[in-house]
Amino acid sequence: MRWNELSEENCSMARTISVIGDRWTLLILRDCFLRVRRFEDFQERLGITRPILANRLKKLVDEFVLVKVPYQQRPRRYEYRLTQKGLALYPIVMAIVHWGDVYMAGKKGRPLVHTHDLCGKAFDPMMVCSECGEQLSPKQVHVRPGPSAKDPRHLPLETDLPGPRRLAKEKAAS
Amino acid sequence: MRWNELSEENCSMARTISVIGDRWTLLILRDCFLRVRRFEDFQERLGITRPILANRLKKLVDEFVLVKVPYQQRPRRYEYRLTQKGLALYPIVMAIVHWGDVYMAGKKGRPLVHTHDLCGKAFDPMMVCSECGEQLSPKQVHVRPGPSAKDPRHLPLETDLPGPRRLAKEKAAS
DNA sequence: CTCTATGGTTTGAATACTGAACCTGCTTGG
DNA sequence: CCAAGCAGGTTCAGTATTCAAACCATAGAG
Repeated sequence: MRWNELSEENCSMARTISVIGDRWTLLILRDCFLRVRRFEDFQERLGITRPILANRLKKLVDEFVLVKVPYQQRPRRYEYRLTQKGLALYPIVMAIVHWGDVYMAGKKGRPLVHTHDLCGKAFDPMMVCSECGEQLSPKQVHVRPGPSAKDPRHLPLETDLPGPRRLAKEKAAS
Repeated sequence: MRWNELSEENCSMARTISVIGDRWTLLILRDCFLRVRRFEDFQERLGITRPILANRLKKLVDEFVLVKVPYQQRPRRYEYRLTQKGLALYPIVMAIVHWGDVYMAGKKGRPLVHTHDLCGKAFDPMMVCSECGEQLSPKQVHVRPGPSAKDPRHLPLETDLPGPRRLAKEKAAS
């Protein structure tokens, strides 16, 4: 499967991955949330090569995750800013950072601590159910086909049904 | 920056990306949460080539995200299962799926709907503060160096301070 | 008229991925 | 006994991506 095919899969995860599912893009987004906005700054901070940076920024702009905003005329220069669609990636970024804090930090502890303005405390991000507010765990979530469901292979997060192969085997066995 | 250097950065996001920050790995993880466990099944469902699949599974096992469990002797065959560390990737997976549901779904709506066992309702995942339970937004989160902080370039998610370059400019201007 | 700043593009060499075929260990059927 | 099949890989040649370094374009400053 190639990148362009990925974006056409009827799976939200595959489609998201077609936009942000590459090493450099994720690092660029980290810096965007850090208020980095200019080509030269991304380049220096990330140690990314210039052609790749140009390519990834263009893709993100094409996908409406970033916008190019001119910040001066003559010579015309642009900076890259997160759109609403881009800002909505925040939970993904926070989830990635948090997993790294918990599972990839060295003995000395995490590189940084987050504090929440509303309560003033150091916190961890937590994923909860929008309806009841309880913390989500993979075993307590089931999935059913949505309005555009088609290919049953791509129903992710099914937790109680055996996978397709095991089903077939069990059928054969009985 | 190469993959191996990535994992040595003192940034939780970079370290996480060194483990899961590639297209195929993310798709493999999607299928893991779907209870897919065998080489042949991954290969067929994902349309990934066999050498790459073998390579990615090995990496995930080396990182303790998956374990190889024998499910039969003679011939010895293994399946791949999520470890605790792997299961903890659930919020990342859910955040990615949800963003795709909201921003990448076609006109016909999302491919699937999640229901939560505890409350029985269809829900969306929501990221909240572990301390006060309020929904997190990038503007309300600040960051300070943690126990192992070193390189100020990699403090992500700083929202009120201008980036390093703008700081330098303003200093020069004043 | 040259130097610097910013935001790129071009170019070969190195690296990674793809597709197809092949290998291993074992079971099953004839 | 031999052939075929299954599961889980590995090998190999060709193609696509990425890297590093250099170059280009626009414009202001000295």
